[in-house]
This record gives sequence, C-alpha cells and structure tokens, in this order.
Amino acid sequence: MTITISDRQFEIIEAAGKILTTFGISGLTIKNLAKEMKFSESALYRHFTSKEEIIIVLLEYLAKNMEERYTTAISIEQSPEDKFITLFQNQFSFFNENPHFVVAVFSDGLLEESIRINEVMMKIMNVKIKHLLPIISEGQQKKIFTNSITSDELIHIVMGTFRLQMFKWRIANFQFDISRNGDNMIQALLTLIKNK
Amino acid sequence: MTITISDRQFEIIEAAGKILTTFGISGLTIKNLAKEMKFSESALYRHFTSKEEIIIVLLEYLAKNMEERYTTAISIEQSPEDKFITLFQNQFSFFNENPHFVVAVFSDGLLEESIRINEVMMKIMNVKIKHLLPIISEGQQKKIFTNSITSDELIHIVMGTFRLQMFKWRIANFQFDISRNGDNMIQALLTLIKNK
DNA sequence: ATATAATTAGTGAATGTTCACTCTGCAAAG
DNA sequence: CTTTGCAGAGTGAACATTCACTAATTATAT
Repeated sequence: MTITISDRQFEIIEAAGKILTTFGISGLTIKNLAKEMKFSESALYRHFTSKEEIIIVLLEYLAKNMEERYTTAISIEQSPEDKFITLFQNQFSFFNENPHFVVAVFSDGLLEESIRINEVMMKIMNVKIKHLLPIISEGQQKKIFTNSITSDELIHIVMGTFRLQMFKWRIANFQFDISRNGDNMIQALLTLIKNK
Repeated sequence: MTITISDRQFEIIEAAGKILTTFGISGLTIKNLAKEMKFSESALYRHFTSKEEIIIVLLEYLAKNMEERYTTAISIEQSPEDKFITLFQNQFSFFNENPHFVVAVFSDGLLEESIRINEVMMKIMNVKIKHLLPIISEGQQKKIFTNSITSDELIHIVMGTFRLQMFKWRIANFQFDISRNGDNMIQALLTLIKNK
C-alpha cells in the first residue's frame, strides 16, 4: 500500500505544486512541468508513466502527509476543544506553507479527469473526517459540544465552513493571512457548537 | 445593464446546460455544443462571439434568475426563521430542476478561464449574500438567532454548509434527493444558530 | 406588384495552437 | 555492455476560431 517515491519524482511533484499555485490547474501541463524542471518533456516520462500518475502521486503524498500531521499533532490528554483547535491550526499552517495543495484539493477540474484521481481526492476528504469525527463525538459525549444535532451534521457544517475559507483564500490569490483568518473562523465555529 | 437574449441564444445555453450536467465542464466544447444543437460549429459563432461569451451569458442568466426567485419568494411578513427556510428551499428546488448550474457555479475549472467569468461568478455569490444578510441580521436583532458571533461569520458558516451540500450532491452525480437532504441541513443549521 | 438589395442563419473546409505522449539516439555511470 | 537520464524531433488528436460561400427570408425602391 505504501508508495515509495524517488528523489527526482519528489522534485517533479514539487515543481507541479509550484505551477499549481502560480498558474492553476490549467497551467499544469507536461510542457510547463518540463520547463520548470529545466529538462525535456520526454524526460518526465522516465519518472512517471503519465500525467495522471503525477497528479495521483501528488495527491497521495498529500494524503500521507496529512495523516501523519494529524496523528502527531493531537495528543490524547487534550480537551476536545483543544484538539479541535489544534487540528485546524495544523491544517491552516500546512496549507499556508503549501498553498498549491489548496488548488489541487479544491479543484473540481481535477475531479472530472479520471476515476482514479476522484478516488484519491475522496481519500483525502476521508482522512480529515476520520480525525475530526472522534473529536466531535468525544466533545458531544462530554457535553462540551452541543448534542442538539448529530455528529455527522456537525462535521458537515465544520467541513463546509473550512472549505469555504479555503476557497476564499484561493480566489484572493493567497493574499490574506490564512492562519489569522482561520483562527477567527475556528473561534466562531467553537462559539456556535459549544454548549453554553 | 439588462442583457437581452434571442430565442436561439437561449436554446444554446440550455444545450450547454445539458452538456454540463452529463459531461461536466470538460465536455463543454464547441464541437459537443454544435452536435447537441444539431448544426455546425461555425453556426454557433452567429449567435455568440466566443465560447467565453456563452458561459458568461449562461451565468448572467442564472444570476438574474436567482435574483428574481429570491425577491418573489420571500415575503416581508415572514419570520426570519421562515425566510431562512424559504430561501434555501427555493434554492434547492431550483438546483434540483437545473442541476447543470451546480456544475457551472461550483466549477473552479471555470474560475481559471478568464477574469470576466470570475467576475460573474462573484456576482452570483453576492446575489445570495445580499438576500441572506438582511435575514440573518433581522433574526439577530429580534434575538431569534444567536448574537454570540457576527452576522458575517454566520453567513460564512451557512454558505459553507450549503456549498458543501451542493458539492456532495454533484460528486454523487445528482443521485440523492437534494430537497430532502437540503431540508435536513437547513434544520440542523437552524437548530445551531437559534437562541435556545 | 415586382425587381433588387440586404440581412440572417446556416455549411464545410481550413487555420494555428496546444495537448499528452512516443520514437530514436546519445552520453555517462555502474 | 547495459541501465539510467536525458534531448530533439515528431505524432495525432482536440481545441476554439475564421474563412468563403449559399439558401432563405425580409426590406426597400420602382
């Protein structure tokens, strides 16, 4: 299940990321990627079998990275509220450092490209849910978060709010401070879902 | 400011809509559009100057349609809560009848295409906010909705939740009943933002 | 009322560009 | 002497758009 990735492959997906941030998904062509790597187009095919594979490896890398980050960031002794805050702060600072992933993940242009890409993107969404659900559930059990609606509904609202935040950041060309705006959003969400 | 549109032009944007629902944004090519219209590709250029213009007119039409729907649907004597419900039910039933607009509006593939398209999409988003804000504000003033967070924050959360709902519906290929699921979502949101 | 001019809505072929991808060959490293 | 990493040139397909031309309708002048 684990995918191994060569140094050169890593360089390529980094270059792909750079292109994504600056030119968007439509700018991610083999030609541009080769130019960014400072070698020929055909050379790319020594390292990846297709463009689809490049995108998939890029997304798989993100999924793995997110999984690791989540697992290490959240410690068991934290309160659900603190876990919630940590999870999102972690997420915001990650995307702050790697804005190209925002383009990749929230791109439905990609969604249409292939079933395999679709699957990886679902996988990424599920990684997030997998870590968010226990936090929400625990908070509800401890009566810190509201029980007036189900955990699934809470997750939907939280994820939707987060995604919109990312969308706004992206169309603003990453110009505002996502960590600060994100903190704000987290606080508003917490105020709303916490029991008074 | 009002755009007038010929019968033929309307047929074309309807055909474009049909293609969007079935083949997505990448399927919306001049070739496919001509095939759907059962005439040649060049004939399209008798009615529109470019593909960009077709998309823009499609989106402008949506914006106009939304504006009208919102204005007529909500009556002044309703409670903020009822207005809120009406607004979203209206929205869900509209998208239920015209799922292609979901593809168009929530397509960031489109966002990258041109500045003009970008602007129309922002316009559509603002139409929604324009009608949502007074409802939220009124509800807060009347202490029906919570004042623990600002109206802007509330709107962000509400819009984010809505957008995610639409996203899920789309990747599920419009297979589930959006009106029913949407009602659920509205209720959950209301429970959360209402003062106890 | 009729000849003529203009407009409208279409065709089919062709344009130039971009795309992902392939083939052949060559230099260096193991 | 074979694998690896690359270059260069090239392929066919898809793309939006433009071209010259035509048939049918409509407006105008006689």
